[in-house]
Amino acid sequence: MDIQLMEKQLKALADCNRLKVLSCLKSGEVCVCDFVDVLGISQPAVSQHLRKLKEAGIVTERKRGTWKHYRLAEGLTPIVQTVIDELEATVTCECGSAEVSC
Amino acid sequence: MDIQLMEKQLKALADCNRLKVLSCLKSGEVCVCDFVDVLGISQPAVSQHLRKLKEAGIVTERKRGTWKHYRLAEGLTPIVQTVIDELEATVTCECGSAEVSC
DNA sequence: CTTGTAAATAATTAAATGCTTATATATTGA
DNA sequence: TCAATATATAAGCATTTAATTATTTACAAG
Repeated sequence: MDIQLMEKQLKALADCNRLKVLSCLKSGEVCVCDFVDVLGISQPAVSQHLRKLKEAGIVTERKRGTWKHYRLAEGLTPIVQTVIDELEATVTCECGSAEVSC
Repeated sequence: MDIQLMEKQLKALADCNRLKVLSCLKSGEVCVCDFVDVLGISQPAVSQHLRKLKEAGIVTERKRGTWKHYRLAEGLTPIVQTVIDELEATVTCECGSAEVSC
């Protein structure tokens, strides 16, 4: 595996908020606006995190009217897949009572 | 797996020079001074990279006279182990002709 | 004890990162 | 067409990171 790509993916993974994003995505597609509530950061911040994940080939987007849904990409690399496997689904995504303890 | 530890390990992994270090360590123990040559950075910079890897539980050290040898830690987490498995041994460590193309 | 060598630590600096607010783009619906 | 909503982009700022040089610590040999 190319060391450059590896570094890029690892940098994309090495952030608590982005790990929470991936944790949410384990259960399926999630809308951008939902992440704003779960992570407790601004909408632009969420957007930037998602872009970083997208550029690393970890997530893909699907436009659905005004909304945009993100999901895990197909054919993830072993490294990314392992990280996702290790992530617990502790951060529930569609409610405000999520235990966001990062 | 704890998301905090996961983030810490991923941050430790998400650097090209540290990935090269791990690539070297695949073949066994390596002395600090060898890394200086391979990576082409200063000795203190190497020392700081190794400390970061050590604090993340990825490497251990062994004092051998004036020298210090580093090796991969025992019982690596699945994430770290996967990264190491994916690393090719392209960076040979004990010579100056290594293809360090990062 | 003194000298030389290996490694770690300290201090500094430049670049990268992650957040914010403000603005732009795009789509929906009256 | 116009207003409202969802998302992305731009600009600015504080923090973190990774490098450097200088210094300190630890050990080995004379």
